[in-house]
Amino acid sequence: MVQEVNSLSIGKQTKKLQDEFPDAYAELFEKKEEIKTFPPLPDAEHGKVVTRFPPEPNGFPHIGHAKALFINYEYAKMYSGKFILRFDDTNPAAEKLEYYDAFSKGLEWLGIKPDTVKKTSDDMEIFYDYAKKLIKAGYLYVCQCDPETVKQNRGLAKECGHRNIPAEDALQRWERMFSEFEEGDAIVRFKGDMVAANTVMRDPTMFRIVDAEHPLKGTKYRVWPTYDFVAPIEDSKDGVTHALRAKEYELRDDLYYRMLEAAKLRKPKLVEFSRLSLRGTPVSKRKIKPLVEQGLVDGWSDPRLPTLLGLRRRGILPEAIKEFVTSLGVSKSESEPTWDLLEAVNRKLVDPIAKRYFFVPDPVPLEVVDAPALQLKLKLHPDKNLGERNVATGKEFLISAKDVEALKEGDTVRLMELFNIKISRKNGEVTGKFAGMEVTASSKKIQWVTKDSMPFTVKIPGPLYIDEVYNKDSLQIVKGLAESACKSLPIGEIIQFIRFGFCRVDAPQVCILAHK
RNA sequence: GCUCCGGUGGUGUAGCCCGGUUAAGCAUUUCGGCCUUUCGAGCCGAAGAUCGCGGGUUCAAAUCCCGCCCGGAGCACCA
Repeated sequence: MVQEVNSLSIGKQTKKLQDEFPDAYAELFEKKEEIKTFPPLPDAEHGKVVTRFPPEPNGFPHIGHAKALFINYEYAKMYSGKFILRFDDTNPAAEKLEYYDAFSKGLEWLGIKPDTVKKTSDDMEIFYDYAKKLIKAGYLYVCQCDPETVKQNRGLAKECGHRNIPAEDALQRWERMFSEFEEGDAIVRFKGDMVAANTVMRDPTMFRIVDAEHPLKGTKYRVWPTYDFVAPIEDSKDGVTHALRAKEYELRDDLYYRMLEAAKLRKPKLVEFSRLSLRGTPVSKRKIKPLVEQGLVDGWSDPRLPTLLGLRRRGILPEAIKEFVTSLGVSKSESEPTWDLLEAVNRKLVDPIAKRYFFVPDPVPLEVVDAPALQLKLKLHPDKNLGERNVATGKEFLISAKDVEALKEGDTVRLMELFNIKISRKNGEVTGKFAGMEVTASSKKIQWVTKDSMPFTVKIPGPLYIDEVYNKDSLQIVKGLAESACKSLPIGEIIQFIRFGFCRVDAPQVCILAHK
C-alpha cells in the first residue's frame, strides 16, 4: 500500500488524497490559510470603535488614500464599530464637485460602505459657535498682522500685539471678518506657545477669509476654518474613538489635544501610520498633476498611475488593493514597496477567473505541410470550468518571432493543445512537419494562432520613474495577433494571454497588461 | 537649521512596550524540482538578515540605556 502510494508523483499523491480523503486533505492544506489582520487598537472596546476617513475633495483618490481608507475601515469592522466618510471641504478655493463624486465612487469600487457620510462644510455654524466661545474664553484671538509678519514672528518666536487684545474686543473683530475685512486682513489664531520647539504650536491659524465660491455652499460663507480647527471638533463630536491618520500629521497631535481641552470636548485616540509610496511611481497629487498636465500620461486613469482609476484600468482588483495595503500594516516606518507585491496579490485573485487565450506577438508564418485539418474545442481555463472556444486549424499558423528565435531546424516543439511539429526549415518563415499528437515529456510548448486571427494591441505599463529619473519608455506597445475568440471580449474583462500575461481589455482589440 | 518619527534578508512585514528553546517567523523575489495548457497558479525544496553603527546594563539584547550615522515628515491665512 505504502509502496503503491509512493510510486505516484507528489502531485498525484496530493490529488488522490484530496479525492479519497478530503478531510485529511483539508486538514493538511486548507487550514493554513492565514487571515491577515491589524494589531489590536489601543483602548478599543468591541462594538464601540468609530473611525473615519476625511479626504479633501480636491483630487482623485489614489492608493495612498486606499491605505488610510482600509486601515480605518478594517479597524471599524474588526471591532464591529462604525466607519465615517467625511469630506473635509473647508478650503473653497480647492474643492471641486467632481471630486466628491470621485471619492464616493472610489469607495464603492473598493467595496467600502460607510455607516455615515458627511461634509465638514455642513457644520459651519457649529464651528462659528465654538469660535465665539473660544475667543470669549481667551483661547483664540483675531490677528491682523499681514501674512508676511505672521510668518516672520513665528520664525522669531515672537508674539504680536493682537494676542493680548481683550476678548470682547476680539469678538468684535471676529464679527468684522464677516463683513468689512478683506481676504488677508485678519485671521483667527489659537493661543499656543510662540516659543514652542514644535512650530505647529506657535499660534496656528484657525480661521481665514476666503472669498472663493464653494462648490456646495456657494458664497454663503467666507470665514473658513482650517484643518486644525475642524479635525478635532469633528472627530470628537462625531464620536470618533480612533483617528488613524498619516504620519505627516504627527506634529499636530499636540495641537489637536489642546484644541479639545480648550473646547472641553472628548479626546479621540490618535494613531499615525507611514505614508505609502510605491517604487517608481509618484503617489501624491502634487507629483501626478504635472504629468497629467504635460500629457506625459493618459489622464488620471493612466494605468501607470496609482490612482484608483489607473489601478482599475490596469486590471488590479479592489480586493488586491485591500490585501496589499493590509499587508503593509500600520507601522510608522517608511518603506517603498514595489509593484510586484501588489501584482503577486492580484495574480492570486485573478488566476482562477481569467479566461485563457492565445496571443502571438510579432507573428511569423508557420506552415505545417502535412498537418491534419482539425476542428477543436479548447478549454478557456486549465482547471476551472470557464467554458470553451472553437478553433479550426489547417496547415497555416502564426507563431511569435521570439519563439522562432529559440528554434533550430530539426527541433520538435508542441503547438500547445494541438500537436507536435518538427521544424524542417527556418528562414523568415518557418516550415515544419507533423510529428504526432501525443504529449511527450519534455516537449516545449508554444502558443499559436491561425490565419483566422485578429490584430491586437497590448499596452505594457512600466515605472514612470527609474531612480528618480523620468522614464520615457514607461509605456510599451506590443502588437500581435489574438485568436478569433477574442473578438467578443467585453471591455473590462480580465483575461490571460497564455505565456504572455494577465491583461484587462481596455478597448476593442486593445488591452493593458496587468502583470505576468 | 530646528522639532518629531523611523532604520529587521533584494523588497514588504512579524517580533521590540512585558530582554532568554527561533540567534530571527511570514509574504514577495530569485533559483531548482513536481504537476503536462503556460516563462501563470498550485505543491516541494533552496538561496538570502548576526536585526543602521559603536558603546553600556545583564548570566543573557533585535528587544533596556547612552552616543553617533542614515532616511522621512513638519516648520502654510492647504488638508
